[in-house]
Amino acid sequence: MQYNFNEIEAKWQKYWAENQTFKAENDSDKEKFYVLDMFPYPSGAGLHVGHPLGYIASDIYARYKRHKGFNVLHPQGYDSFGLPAEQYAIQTGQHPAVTTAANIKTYRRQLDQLGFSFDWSREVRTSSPDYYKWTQWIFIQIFNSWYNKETDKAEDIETLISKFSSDGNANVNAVCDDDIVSFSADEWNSFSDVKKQEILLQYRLTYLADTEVNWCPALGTVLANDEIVNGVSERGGHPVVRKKMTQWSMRISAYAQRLLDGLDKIDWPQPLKDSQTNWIGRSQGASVTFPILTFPKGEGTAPGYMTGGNNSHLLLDRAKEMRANPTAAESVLWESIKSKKLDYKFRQQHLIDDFIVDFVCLSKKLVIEVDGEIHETQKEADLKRTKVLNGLGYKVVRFKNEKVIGNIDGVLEEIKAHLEQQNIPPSGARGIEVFTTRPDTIFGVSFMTLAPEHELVSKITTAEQKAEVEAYIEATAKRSERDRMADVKTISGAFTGAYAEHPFTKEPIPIWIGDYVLAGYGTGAVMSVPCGDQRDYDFAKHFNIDIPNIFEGVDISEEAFADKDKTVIANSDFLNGLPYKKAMKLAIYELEKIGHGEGKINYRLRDAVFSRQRYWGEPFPVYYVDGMPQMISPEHLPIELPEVEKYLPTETGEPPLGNAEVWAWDTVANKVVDNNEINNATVWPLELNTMPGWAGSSQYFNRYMDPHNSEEIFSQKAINYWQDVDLYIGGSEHATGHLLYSRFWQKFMFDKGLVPKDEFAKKLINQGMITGTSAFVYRWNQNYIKKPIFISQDIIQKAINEKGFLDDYSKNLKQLIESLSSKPGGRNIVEASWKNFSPLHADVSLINASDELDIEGFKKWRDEFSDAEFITEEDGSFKVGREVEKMSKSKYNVVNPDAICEEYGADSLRLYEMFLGPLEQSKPWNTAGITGTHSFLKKLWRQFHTGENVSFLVTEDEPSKDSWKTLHKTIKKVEEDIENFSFNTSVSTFMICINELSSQKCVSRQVLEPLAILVSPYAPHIAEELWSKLGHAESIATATFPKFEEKYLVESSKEYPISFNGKMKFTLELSLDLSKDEIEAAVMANEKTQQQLAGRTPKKVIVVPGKIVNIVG
RNA sequence: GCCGAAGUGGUGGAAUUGGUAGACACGAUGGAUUCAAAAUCCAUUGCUCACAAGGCGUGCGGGUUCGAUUCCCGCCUUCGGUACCA
Repeated sequence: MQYNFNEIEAKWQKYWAENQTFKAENDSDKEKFYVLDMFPYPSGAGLHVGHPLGYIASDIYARYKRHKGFNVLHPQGYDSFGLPAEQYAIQTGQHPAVTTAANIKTYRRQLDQLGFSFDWSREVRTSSPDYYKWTQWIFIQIFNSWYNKETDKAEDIETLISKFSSDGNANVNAVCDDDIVSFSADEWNSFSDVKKQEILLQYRLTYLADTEVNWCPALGTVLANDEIVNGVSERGGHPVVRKKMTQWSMRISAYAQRLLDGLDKIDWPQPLKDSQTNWIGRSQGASVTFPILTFPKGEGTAPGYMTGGNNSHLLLDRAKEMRANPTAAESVLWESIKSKKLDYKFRQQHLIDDFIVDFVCLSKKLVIEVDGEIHETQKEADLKRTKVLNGLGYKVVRFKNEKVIGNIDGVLEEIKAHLEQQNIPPSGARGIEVFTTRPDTIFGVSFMTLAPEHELVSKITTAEQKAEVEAYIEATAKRSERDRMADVKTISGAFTGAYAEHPFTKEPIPIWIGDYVLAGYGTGAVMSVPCGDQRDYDFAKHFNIDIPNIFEGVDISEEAFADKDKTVIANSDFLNGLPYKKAMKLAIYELEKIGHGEGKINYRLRDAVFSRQRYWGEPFPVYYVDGMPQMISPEHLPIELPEVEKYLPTETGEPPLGNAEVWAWDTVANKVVDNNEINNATVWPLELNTMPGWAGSSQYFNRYMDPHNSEEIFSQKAINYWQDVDLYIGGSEHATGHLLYSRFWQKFMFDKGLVPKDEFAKKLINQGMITGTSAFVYRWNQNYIKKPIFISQDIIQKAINEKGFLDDYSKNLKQLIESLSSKPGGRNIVEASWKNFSPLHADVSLINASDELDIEGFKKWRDEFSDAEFITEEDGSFKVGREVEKMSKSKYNVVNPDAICEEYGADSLRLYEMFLGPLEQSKPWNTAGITGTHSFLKKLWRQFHTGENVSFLVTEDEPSKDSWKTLHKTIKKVEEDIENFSFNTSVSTFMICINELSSQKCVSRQVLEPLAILVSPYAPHIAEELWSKLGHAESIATATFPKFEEKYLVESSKEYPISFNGKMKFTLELSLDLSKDEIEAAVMANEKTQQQLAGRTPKKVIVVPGKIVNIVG
């Protein structure tokens, strides 16, 4: 009987599907094991041989675990929202759902044909409403949560609201926005509903914020950094501008430390952990405030007391006028405040931003307004004004004229109370806040550098420096991030003309701007210590800024000194003589004492923008009432993606959902209704953005546990049984995207008590990439024969190697050239050099295992070469050149698994993909090698078919000692290999095993039956077929994995390698019972030893029993 | 620049704790079988040398060791990631 793989594979794939062989039960006494693949995006191109690599590995592991008696969960699904489908929809008008469904069909067929043991009954698709219902649900949970630093976890927003209404926000320790204004319980309770919502949004774990995006007006869309080349869009080359946009953000920064800590308890590849660690970017240091000494416009040089906005010069005269003509009430209050009854300095009719406030205590950021009769119109203006002032960090208190005049003492008492409540660092006035990891070098600061985009720049720049600074800002804005990154050597910057004050020495420090400081990191400003930081050093050298040396015994005339370990501080007042760590601690202590700074841990990790201006993504369950976002109640989910005419942004620049006509929320009927019904009373507009690609993939692994549950995202019973993923396999390109966001969501779910584990995957493996082996044919660059000439690569190579002439290496070519009447260029033209050839990609399907081209096939494939001349080798073959490149359509090196399954079968392909090399490494694909694993399977088949006319034959005879040994050696190795994910070596082991069994002519059931189980995870179809031929009615899937027994491997003797000075010369078989001395004696007595020694006496003989003998001397 | 991974025959790769370098497979060469081809089987196959003996060999240069692909120091190359990160 022949090994008819096509028939066998189809038969068992059908059997598995019909019998639901791999369906996992949520109810089982067996121990659970969860093996997961990163689910694919179903692209239109289908699978190529690189895609299934990880799936094959995980499938082997899943099948192995079933043999080991585990209840295995091994699901698969589709990450089916995404850009390619949307772009295709824009081009063709086809609904993304339609093309996605078609692509999924292809994927499913291709996956099925590879014989994976997926439990398809649990399939999920992120674009299906049944699924994204729960993505929307999680979003609502996140919205309704805040991060309490006290308990170090996410809590329901209700607990925050109750804190606010009982104590205000002064004692709330939360992860929140930077510009929080403090309020009391009373104030909270008196706030309007909108105001409350506004404040809560500053605390929620997902919130609306204005985020800068790369906006391309021509395309009407937001672009990712890598879609921009040289400041214009990659597609079409349109200009791109930075634009603020209101978008949803996820407060992942709240979890920065826990995401970092969690890495210690998961078994993930170190490089992946490293990149997450770098991404989170924790650095420990101090935040330091440098007061600004001088402002360009204003009253003299009072340090930092000028709080006016950019229109100050216009308003100052008005302020002076008002000061000169106070109202009666203002007069009374001013006299009392001036007489210092309050211990705090107040200013009168003072400029803050573009407002003139009646009184202000700058150090406490308290504004006091004295009002007369208030008109309604004034009320609204005042509200606005208060909002702006609050935004700047001021608290505004209002008193009526009558009250001030009638009860000045009461008013003063109230003001006093407010002053005490205000918790502002004493420096109060504006300063530049910097973050530094080297507070120990604070006495080495000789200038400060702000990012050109820093908001203070326009405010502090002096008139003289204005032109220069503006020119510099404009120049840097033009440079793309890539330009700035690539060009590290050019040092540029500009002096603002302003000075800051050193917190300890009180010396003035010049403030510069420079593009080596990034607006997005830390505070966008640095204290520059040129002696200790190379970039600061280079900057200082370039602009001739002082470089004070604050290190003991270090020469800084050539470069900065950044070695923390060898640091001893000098010229630094109280830090003198201290090493780095001690100086750092003391510096922070002193800074805190004078209120100029504090120890701080800074993270690079930014909150994640969660809005996309796209169509093909999850809609938000959000509508807007008076501009404030409202969640739709979970029982009305899912909010399904609406139909649109076009998938492009609207003419007004709104996201594609702006084209939807039925996209409003009716709060009475609780359904999506026509936009015409919007009445801003019961029907409101819905959110137009959709969620990003990572939304659907951040919890899918948990949904697989209970995928059809329509009541809950998953039942507690299911999650408590499956717990977490035991083995997760996928590409390393997801290191900082999917894998970081998923961990964040999992920790959130953990905080909410929804999942039992705060890390979702115990072990993770990155499979390597499979690269393509491109094939090249070489066209001869000549123009005196009127048709293209291709020359076999071996001829060219040989001629070049021997520095000869081409026609000497091919009779055909010689004839061809001689047939020409004239030979312009003479002999030169046939001189061999690669320069004379153009390599052209040939489709790899036209190449055989010996790198020979199917010439006729090539002519058919490339019409324009149908009359081309092919100069072949003597034997008529035409050799191509080969090179490893990325697998890509344009390089014609993509290999489709369909054709391979057809020709060699899925089992051969599975084995071959594993055989290529270690799972984690990237490796080139070369179809030629598959004949190796294919002929192994044929040999395996033959081992079971040694009867008459190659019929099935297995006997009940006792196997030979050698066969037992072969079997158990294989069991041991295969088991170890699978546990270590070293699948390539176990394929070799199978080959060795079958080579041995065939020479032993072993046909014994006691050996062949366990062998079938061993092979089954790798080549499941052939294993099932052999298993059934062995007489089993049940699938092999859950057959018990054979048990390794040491006794079959016990040896009595060993072939010792005998080395002389470490070099092996010959081997000698000796009994393993011999002692060290006996071995030495036996070796020394051997004639070959004496021959090697040639009379010399060895200095030393090393004997390692069971291993080696080494003779020295 | 920094971080990470990797350099072994013509090719993919093996060598699990420092102990016989090149398992297994592809390719190549020669042979058997066949009318022929496919398929299958056998032999050879790191380099060097006419053969043998020998010598050289795991990116390069050192070191530790009886013994190094494996450990240490210094470099080079390729690939992947990235952030001028204060």
